[in-house]
Amino acid sequence: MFSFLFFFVCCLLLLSADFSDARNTLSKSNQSPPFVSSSWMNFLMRDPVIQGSSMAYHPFIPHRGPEFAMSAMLGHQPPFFPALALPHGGSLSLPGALGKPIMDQLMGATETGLHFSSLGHQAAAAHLRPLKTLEPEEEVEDDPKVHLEAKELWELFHKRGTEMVITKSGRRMFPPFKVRCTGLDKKAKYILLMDIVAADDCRYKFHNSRWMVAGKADPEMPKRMYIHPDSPATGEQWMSKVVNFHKLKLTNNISDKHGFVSSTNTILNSMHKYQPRFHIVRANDILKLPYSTFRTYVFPETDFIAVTAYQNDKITQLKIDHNPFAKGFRDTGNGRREKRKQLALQSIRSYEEQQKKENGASDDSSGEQAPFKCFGQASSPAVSTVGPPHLKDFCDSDEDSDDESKDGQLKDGPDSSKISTTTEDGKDHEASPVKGHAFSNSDSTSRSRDSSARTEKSQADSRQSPITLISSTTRSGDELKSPSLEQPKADDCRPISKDSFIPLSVQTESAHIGHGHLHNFGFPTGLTGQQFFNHLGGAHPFLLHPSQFNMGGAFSNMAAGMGPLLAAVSTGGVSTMDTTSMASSPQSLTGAPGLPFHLQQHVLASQGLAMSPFGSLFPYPYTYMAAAAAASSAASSSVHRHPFLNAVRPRLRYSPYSLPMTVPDSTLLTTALPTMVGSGVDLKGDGIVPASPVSGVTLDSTSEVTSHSSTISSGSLSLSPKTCTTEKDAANELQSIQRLVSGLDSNQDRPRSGSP
DNA sequence: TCTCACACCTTTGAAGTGG
DNA sequence: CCACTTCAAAGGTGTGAGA
Repeated sequence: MFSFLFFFVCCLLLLSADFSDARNTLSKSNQSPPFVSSSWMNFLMRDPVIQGSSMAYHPFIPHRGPEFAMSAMLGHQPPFFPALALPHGGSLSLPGALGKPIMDQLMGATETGLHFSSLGHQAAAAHLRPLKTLEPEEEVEDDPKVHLEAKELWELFHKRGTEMVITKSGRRMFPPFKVRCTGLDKKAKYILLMDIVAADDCRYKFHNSRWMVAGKADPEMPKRMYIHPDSPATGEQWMSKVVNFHKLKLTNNISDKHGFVSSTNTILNSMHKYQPRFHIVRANDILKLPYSTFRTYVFPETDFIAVTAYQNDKITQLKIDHNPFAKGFRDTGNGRREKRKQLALQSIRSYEEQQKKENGASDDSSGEQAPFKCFGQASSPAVSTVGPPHLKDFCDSDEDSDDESKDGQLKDGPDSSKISTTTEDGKDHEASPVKGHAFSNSDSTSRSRDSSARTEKSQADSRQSPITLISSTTRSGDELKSPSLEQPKADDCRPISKDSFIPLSVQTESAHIGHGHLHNFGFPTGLTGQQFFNHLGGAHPFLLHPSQFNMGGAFSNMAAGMGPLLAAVSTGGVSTMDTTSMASSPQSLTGAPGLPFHLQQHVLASQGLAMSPFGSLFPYPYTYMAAAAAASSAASSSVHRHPFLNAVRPRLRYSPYSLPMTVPDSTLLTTALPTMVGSGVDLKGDGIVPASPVSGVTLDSTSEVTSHSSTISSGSLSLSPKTCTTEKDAANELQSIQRLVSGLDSNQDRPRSGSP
């Protein structure tokens, strides 16, 4: 009890400061705090204990929360709360759960009033369901498809080395992350987000013109979801334009002068590999994010290695050639680069002339052409004027659809043709893709259509169809098997990348699962972002985002309980460099052999599959398992040792927020997990599907697509928030979950098969 | 490997101008 | 009023020196 009090005192002290800072952030960004705060207050005030804390009145917790206090207290590296970058600036950090292990250590189980029983923080969080119930909305089935814009540029980028510069003040992504959405319900509102997660747990170095693994990854930086400023908007609006995330910045600076990161900044570790992810959430209010189903899309070609300074000249040149802001460095033009080159040319010429004089009559052409051979590729006016439509088109600096007209401007720019590819490979690939693609801005729609068509040819639109997705996912994975890491010249590695790069739609599609006999695999560091939101979706405002939890070994057990939280532990030894080996790794997805580590993870997580922190799949959100796991797991690094890890765990459901319920009426948790069941044929009866990969298929997109409230009534397991009202229900639910969790070790399938 | 100042560039929005 | 132009400030770039 004492520890409990001590803990909260510390929390209060720290939070009081953090909140003020958060407010500042919000005010600076003109974000209206009440907009979000009221909702989260509901969350927080739901419980008397929480209500009593400052948290209830300060929903906007910057980047550090109670965990920080706790870890600081215990002398550990501060973990961070997940944070949401709100539209138009500002940030919303969602206090994560303290985690059962921590709670167990510092707090009494249920005596906290938070019901942090052995069920762990998930249950407790579920208990903190919002007061405000969500009205089920009439929804039209949607089938979101996402097409990556500037695909060619991305692929080229990927081939050349995948370096992305990050700076202390924040650097924009280049190539810009832009997508075009289709298949949305025109009238429904959607929130589009993106985040960047660690692709593996390795640190890299650029050696001998290659990216090589240089060791284990540094502790994960606090991550945040970046909500597109236009969110929420109707499907029609989203589909009418290119969704551009150019405002997102990458930084390696944890805090600014005020101690907090800009709301648009995503913190990355230099020399680490990352994978951007795109999320579509059907919700008409940001407040409903926590209850909504996330559809996550991953474009393998968009992964990159964060650097503070370019290591690979190819990338530098690529960016100079295609980024309007770097125009001054282009070989053709009036920029410095040109001047430098001209100087160089002059010197060369003078040298040539000197040589001529010395050697007497030498061939005339040498004097003129030699320099160009060395420097000139791009600086040659001839080259520049003849170039094909420039990839620059892809990097219109701003508003996508809005400023698509600007693309033309860029395209027509004097240097538009300057594909001063400094490398042969660049020449070949830089121009051709564009040529073939050469779409006008006004034709953006058809552009994506064409692209889609192309893709469909080979993949039957798998990238966009949740059902066919599986194959696409696997395929992509296969292609990714050979990452560019050690092969700067990745052309060979991704021979069919252009057509095969399909967004990995990670919807709650059972197909994925069914396809991938997901068993044991290391949990990735960063790919848990989806999980993060799963928590949210589960209305578990106090769940920690895995990637934000960096603790020392002393907290090993805690870490284990926190699951994917530990970056160092997460991968379970999966080598990211050698994806091939990954495939064969015991931890890899057997069902998705070629799928890269991070993608495998991603697929699972985004699909709503519960991935345990220990690398196995669970029928319910991993957070549940985390609690149980924590109890049984002693070492943080024991991901492999964990019983769940080695056990082939059948997948039960695919909704991120679905919960295995032995008690049909359980409400509390299901409240938080509105989506689940949707289709629930399988779920209805048992509450959980017996996990066969195949059976999982039945769950499919339906449940997922229906997202939050729509499915509420469809399954006995998933109840409408409205129905969750009584404490008794909550208690029952908790108990059922507890029973479930406690029985997992002995009978993992029980939850699914064991239906009341 | 990182940070910083720098020059160069684009973008943005306010102010001015003319119809 | 509206559309257009001009202009300055803000901000996005890579570079290179220095730590």
